[in-house]
Amino acid sequence: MSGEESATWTEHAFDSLEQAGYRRGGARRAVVELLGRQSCAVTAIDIDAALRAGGQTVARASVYRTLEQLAELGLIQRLEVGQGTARYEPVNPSGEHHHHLVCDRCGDVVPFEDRELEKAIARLSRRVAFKVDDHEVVLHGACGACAA
Amino acid sequence: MSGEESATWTEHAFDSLEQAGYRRGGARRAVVELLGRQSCAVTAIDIDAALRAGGQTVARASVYRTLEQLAELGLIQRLEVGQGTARYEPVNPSGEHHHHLVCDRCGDVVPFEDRELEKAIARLSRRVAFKVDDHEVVLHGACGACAA
DNA sequence: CTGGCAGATGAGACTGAGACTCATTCCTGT
DNA sequence: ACAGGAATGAGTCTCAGTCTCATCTGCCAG
Repeated sequence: MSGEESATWTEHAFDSLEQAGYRRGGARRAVVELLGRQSCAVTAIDIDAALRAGGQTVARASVYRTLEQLAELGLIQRLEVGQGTARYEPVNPSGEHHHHLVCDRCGDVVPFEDRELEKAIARLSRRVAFKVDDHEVVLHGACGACAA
Repeated sequence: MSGEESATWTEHAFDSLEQAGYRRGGARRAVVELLGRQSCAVTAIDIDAALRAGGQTVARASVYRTLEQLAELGLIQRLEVGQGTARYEPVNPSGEHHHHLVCDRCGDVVPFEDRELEKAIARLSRRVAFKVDDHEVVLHGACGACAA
């Protein structure tokens, strides 16, 4: 199931890029395909390293350029969880999304979902003097292993 | 009223530092006093610049060291709002705290409070397999001026 | 099919936040 | 007042992320 979803996101991303007028090129394709295989947030460095490990060398500039374009089209979300480096993750076209628990000791990042939280944020977003189009929630603490 | 609260935080911070075994020194005092005068999140660079502008030159290393110690004691919260640089703000001893709206166009950062959101997070924190001791919510979008 | 151009890419230099080092200075308890 | 250790400053170093520019390539016109 999750494999199917990833494939869908990848195709959806290629479609959106094409509609936005972008040409096809090896570097962007490699980055998009790699992102499609991720289930949670990865850093630009992770992407660069993974591609390199897989034998495809993509210039860092191309990785960042692609991430910027994908974020612009709303295909990925950029987030910072307090470790100094930005992370990116595919945005599910269905609208379903999650947030993150971060272990401040080992640096582990774990996703979670909560409907009640989403509702509270949605209601709040309507009330403020801001046109809110995205949000990010990060819970800091100690993961099971580190807290023990 | 808010002036009183700031003074309280500053004193509280000095007390906590002393109890934690830290000695008194000019650099740390300058940083704590400056933080006590802030109402919302500032960057380490802001602090350095403000102190420099005020005639007190404090080495960047001292600024970062102090921020780290204060964060360790729970006197300030470190947060990242998606601009690549960390921000810090005093934690009100009363427990009252706020989150942030960030304008992705002009970079403006505005605080907000919401009891319902806090409750949702508190409930959620009890349910997850993590010892949650802090949280951060960032709403991204366009501020009134930029959205117009 | 082919030439040419606009967009895509790669390699490397550059920037800036933040971490690290270590010699010097300054508290603090005795 | 003094010794020992913590605090500080100045500078260096690292590394994520940005920028530049020369080269390459997908894509369309002819």
